[in-house]
Amino acid sequence: MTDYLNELNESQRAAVLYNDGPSLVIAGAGSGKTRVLTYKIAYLLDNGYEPWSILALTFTNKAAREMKERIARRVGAERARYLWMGTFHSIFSRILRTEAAAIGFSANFTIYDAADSKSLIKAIIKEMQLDDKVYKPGVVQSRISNAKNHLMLPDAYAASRELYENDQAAKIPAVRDIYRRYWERCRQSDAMDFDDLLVYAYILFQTHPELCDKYASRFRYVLVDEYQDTNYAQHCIVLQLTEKYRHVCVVGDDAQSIYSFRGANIDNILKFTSLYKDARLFKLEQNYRSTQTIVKAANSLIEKNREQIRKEVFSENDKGEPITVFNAYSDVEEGEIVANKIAQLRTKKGYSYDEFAVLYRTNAQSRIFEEALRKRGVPYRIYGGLSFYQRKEIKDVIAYFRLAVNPNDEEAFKRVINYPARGIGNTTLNKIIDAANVHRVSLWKVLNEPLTYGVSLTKGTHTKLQAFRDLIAGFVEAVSHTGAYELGKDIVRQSGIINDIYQDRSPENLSRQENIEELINGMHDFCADREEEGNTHILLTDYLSEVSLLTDQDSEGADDAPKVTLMTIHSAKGLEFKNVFVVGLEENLFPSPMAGDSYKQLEEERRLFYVAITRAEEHCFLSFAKTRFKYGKVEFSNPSRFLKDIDARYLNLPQEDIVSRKVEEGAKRFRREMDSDTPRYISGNSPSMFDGGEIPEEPRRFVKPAAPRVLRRIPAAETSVGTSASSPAVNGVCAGKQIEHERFGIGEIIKVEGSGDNCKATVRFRNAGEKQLLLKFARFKIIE
DNA sequence: CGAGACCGATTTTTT
DNA sequence: ATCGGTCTCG
Repeated sequence: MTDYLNELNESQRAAVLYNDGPSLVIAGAGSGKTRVLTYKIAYLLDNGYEPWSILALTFTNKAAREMKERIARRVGAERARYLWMGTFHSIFSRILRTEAAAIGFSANFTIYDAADSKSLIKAIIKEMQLDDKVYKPGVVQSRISNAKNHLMLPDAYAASRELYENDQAAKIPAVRDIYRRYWERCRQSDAMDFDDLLVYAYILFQTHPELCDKYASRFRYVLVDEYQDTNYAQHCIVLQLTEKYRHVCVVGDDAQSIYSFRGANIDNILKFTSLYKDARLFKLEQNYRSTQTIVKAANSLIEKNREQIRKEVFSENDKGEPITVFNAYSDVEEGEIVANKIAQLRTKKGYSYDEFAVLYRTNAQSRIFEEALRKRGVPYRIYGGLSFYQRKEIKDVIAYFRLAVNPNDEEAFKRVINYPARGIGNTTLNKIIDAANVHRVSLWKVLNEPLTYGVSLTKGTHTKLQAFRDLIAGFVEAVSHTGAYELGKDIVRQSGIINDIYQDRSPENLSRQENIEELINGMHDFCADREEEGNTHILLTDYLSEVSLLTDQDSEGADDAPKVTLMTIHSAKGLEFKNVFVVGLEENLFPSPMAGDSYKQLEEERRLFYVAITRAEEHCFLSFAKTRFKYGKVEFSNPSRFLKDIDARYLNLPQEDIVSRKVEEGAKRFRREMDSDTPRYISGNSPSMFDGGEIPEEPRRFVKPAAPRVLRRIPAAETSVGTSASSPAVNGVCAGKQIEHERFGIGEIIKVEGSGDNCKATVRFRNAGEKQLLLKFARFKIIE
């Protein structure tokens, strides 16, 4: 039963076995942190804990999913399925929906993303007749966000002398008023932003001790991963849930704290043991991931930071090769060097493409590498950047969905009231907004009874508004009984979006259309997944509540062909690759100029660099370019100060004479490029997602960012939903059979239970773990 | 009210 | 360079 404990080293095992009280696990890079967490949960399950009594909070949805799969492999899918595992945001949004009434929200509240929140703040600044050059929406937003991360509500903000003086010094004393209005407006809209999900969770537990107790006793054990990246609010919530029963385990590495810009507070982890006096501390210091050279180089770098918990990360792996530093003349050359090196390592050492990653500080850097790799014919995959859900056409469609579920949603309302154009302009919209503000109600309420709220309209405008109202009212009515997928299709059609996009057949519109189709297909999958698991009646509400917290990292394809990974260092956290290229090591880029001279922020940049290097298992390469295209101009730059922070013993530095020769060569080439009539990346022969152009021959998969794709596209509706009789799969299903599922791939049936429509099969898939499928809905074929 | 032209600011990382 | 916002004219 507990043989798996032998797969752990001594400190890992100690961390897994200690469960009598609070514990803190400091896990150095590559020290098997995830392993400890999964084994610990498996151990708890084996020792009397029911799955639904364990809460595990992770940093990303993806991390949660993967951990769940790993646990499922040990304890079986049925049990793993009931674990509470997810990000703070997704877990507490779920709880908040259940308990919404207690804090004056409806269960269907909208979640505003960063763009919604910024746009609302901007609108408020305007309404208050403040100058948005002085009150920059982004700045105001981050002040508000900061306040929320510290659980400072509008009253507390207004009462805080320190904050007020701070705002005054920045010449923006009205922030507290904006904050108050913003707070109210979100409530009127039945909406929460990302930070609110935490704030309201805290408020809920604070103001309703009985509910706090309900969840504190339900979650008999709470585990938190990546604790170094939690903020004060998250920390307080963990405290609320665990201070009574004290079964809590937090895991993290202070050296990898890289999200302070988002309010993460490294003190949470540094001070954990003083908060929980009886907490046991475990340190995992043996790195199993990287070569000794890489570990030592990373250590020599992080030593330059002052604030940290002392630890001795070491490796018993091979010594490995020194870290090679490349010096490129231009950003383009940097791309070529990297692409060449990848191609070369692959042929000479037999690596596969998915054993390479290119990591950069900013998303903007990705284009160069895309081009270089494409030119070499190296397949790659970009993560991050514009996400699928941030695309205009997708946001438009989602805005309709949001209105259908919650018509009080102000941001969605403003977005679509005149899209597609229906002759309702700003004048009218402003009248509605003014009236709504005066009466402190939502825009939707005003729209329903304009006269009651004193909005005078011409006959024509009135008619148009009515039509819009009726359209939305129809969707609202349908929400409770029409399935998400069906309704989604209806909305796209009836709202006129499809027509609008059909109007002209420009390449941009074509791709928009594809994206919308993709979204609808994604909804189909969403519904199908749940139906296969035995849930029927999947409503738009269910879909939306999940989608608003998704990032496209979560919807990556079960795609197949090995590819080089391109991503920011931030999104590489928690991942590992045989070969890692950390690029753009230049002043004014990495460390980011935004860090300025602040030593705290510089330390965070250094930790970021540390994270980057420690992703590498076998080879790590660093590179910088002397010139770089920025804001449409060429800029000169110097190597990053961080290069000097690594002990030179572990580096393979570029030879100076080679450097100068390269500079000469590069300079010539560079001039040629600039003079030539065939611009390279200047006028966008780059088929990047930014110019949206049609690229005839290139496969589109290089162009499009991750979409919530389907492995095999379902022709449309009819395929599977509710066709139990005709499902070819039902006959001949029994344990031991191999099947091929449309999306999960190949797997073996472990057992079959139930009969008729309720007949379920448990299947262990090669790549997707164990799943339970409701045969009525499952789409697979038997392959012996 | 809507379409088109012009101007200006913007680029760190993301749940 | 690109996006978004604002202003103007029809």
